[in-house]
Amino acid sequence: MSPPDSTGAQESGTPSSEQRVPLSRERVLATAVAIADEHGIEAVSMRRLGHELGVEAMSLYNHVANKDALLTGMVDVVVEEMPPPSEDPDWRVALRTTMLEARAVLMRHQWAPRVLSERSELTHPILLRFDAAVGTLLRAGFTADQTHHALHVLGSRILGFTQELFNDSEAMSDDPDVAALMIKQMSAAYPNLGAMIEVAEHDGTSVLGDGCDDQYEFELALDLILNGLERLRRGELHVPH
Amino acid sequence: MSPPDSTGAQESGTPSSEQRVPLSRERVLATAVAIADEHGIEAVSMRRLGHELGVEAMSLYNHVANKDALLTGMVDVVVEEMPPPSEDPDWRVALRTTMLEARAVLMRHQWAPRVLSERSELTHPILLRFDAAVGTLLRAGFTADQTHHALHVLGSRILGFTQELFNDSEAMSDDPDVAALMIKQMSAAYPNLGAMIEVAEHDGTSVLGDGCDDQYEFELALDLILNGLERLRRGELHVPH
DNA sequence: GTTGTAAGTGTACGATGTAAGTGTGTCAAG
DNA sequence: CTTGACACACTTACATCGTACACTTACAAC
Repeated sequence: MSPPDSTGAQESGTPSSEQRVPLSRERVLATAVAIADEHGIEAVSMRRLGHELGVEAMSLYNHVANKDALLTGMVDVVVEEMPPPSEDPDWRVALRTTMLEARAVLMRHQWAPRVLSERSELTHPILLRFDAAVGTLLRAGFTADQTHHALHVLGSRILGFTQELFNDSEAMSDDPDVAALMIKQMSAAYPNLGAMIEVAEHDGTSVLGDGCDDQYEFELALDLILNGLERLRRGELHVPH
Repeated sequence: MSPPDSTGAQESGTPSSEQRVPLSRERVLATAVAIADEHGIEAVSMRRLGHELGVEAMSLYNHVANKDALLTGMVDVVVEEMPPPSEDPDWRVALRTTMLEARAVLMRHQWAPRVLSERSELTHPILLRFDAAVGTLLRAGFTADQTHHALHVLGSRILGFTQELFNDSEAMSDDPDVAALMIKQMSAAYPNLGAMIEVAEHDGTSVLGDGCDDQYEFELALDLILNGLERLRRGELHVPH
């Protein structure tokens, strides 16, 4: 029989049949990721995470060293969701698909890029992905030096994201009149930005609001860089000055 | 005469001649920047900032709305330290020097990139710099669309930084024997990374430790991208698939 | 049984941002 | 000079956070 007391609250129903799932590092991390996905990374506090697991906050410390370890663990969970790196013989295709697949995963965890970029922890799953990219480049004929440079140019794209300095521009109104006024004001203060936006709005390729197809921008930038790297490999890269 | 009481502690000497400099938004921001420069951004708390100014924490709220506003204000201080954007007739030279000058300023405030990338606030000084870059591109013959793409490709480089996913690798030991062992272990777990590092270490172009010339990497990546954009402008950009 | 260990609980502390209310100095209007 | 208003600094207080520390409990090995 189940003991009458001390069986704490569970996070959701079926209190009798489900005996009380023991805590584990995996369950802690998975729940933390779920909270972050649903309510944002700032909602992930030890107390709340414990509550969600039907457990006191301090119990979590039996499974993660501290909050920092929790966060890097969460990132690892995300990185390990990514499909294994492509082994396409064409190095550009291989890197391209790998990064786009990584990106697709990151899109499901919008807190992840921020957390990832705040701590450069270089955990095992992350190093595995870097190793794969390096292998692809070396096999393609890049020298060790060029490969190193390539890593710098690709940057965080290797893990599927770019830090957008102007991403969530929800500033744009839905009302077209209000939007037009905003563009007017923008043009007054920043004539060049205004010019760019006006043309884009006119063409339907909106730059503000929900416009600005991030996926396309990511791919275009990626291709531009991959092409540049190919020219670097061939020794064709000429720089001004 | 100076009143005997209620003249609180000053942050440093000359208590009689210096009457008590009144607080101001500028002084608050400047002191906050100084603390961050010296002790890191996490040392900037309202209490500590107040203490540094010889004032209680709550007094700061008469000059900044809240901590978030303080941080964006600090970023603006840094951005306004940057020299005005270059107006070189060659668009590549113009963008290149502007970004390198921006980078030089950011190097003096290593907390700034992180803070900048955490909040995409688009304040006035930031928009000014974007406007200048857009102007350079439009004048060079880029279409509005291409200019928009260029902004995405350049990303945070426009403000002088790239988020390094593997920047402060202080992991490398000074002891060459220990370093060699580390590389051995690295090679075992990550053969491709190991191969790249071994060659680089052998050539003297260290990738770990204090090696990895960030300035050179920044410039190379910048030039690669600028060249790619030039090809985009000329319609020469071919992408695989 | 005893005992050792792993894991959950409870309490408590220091740090943080900041809401709300209380002086107090300066200065213009009377 | 008095008076009132206002800007600005001070004080107190609170909620929330991570987590140190001491404790209880459950269970397996002997």
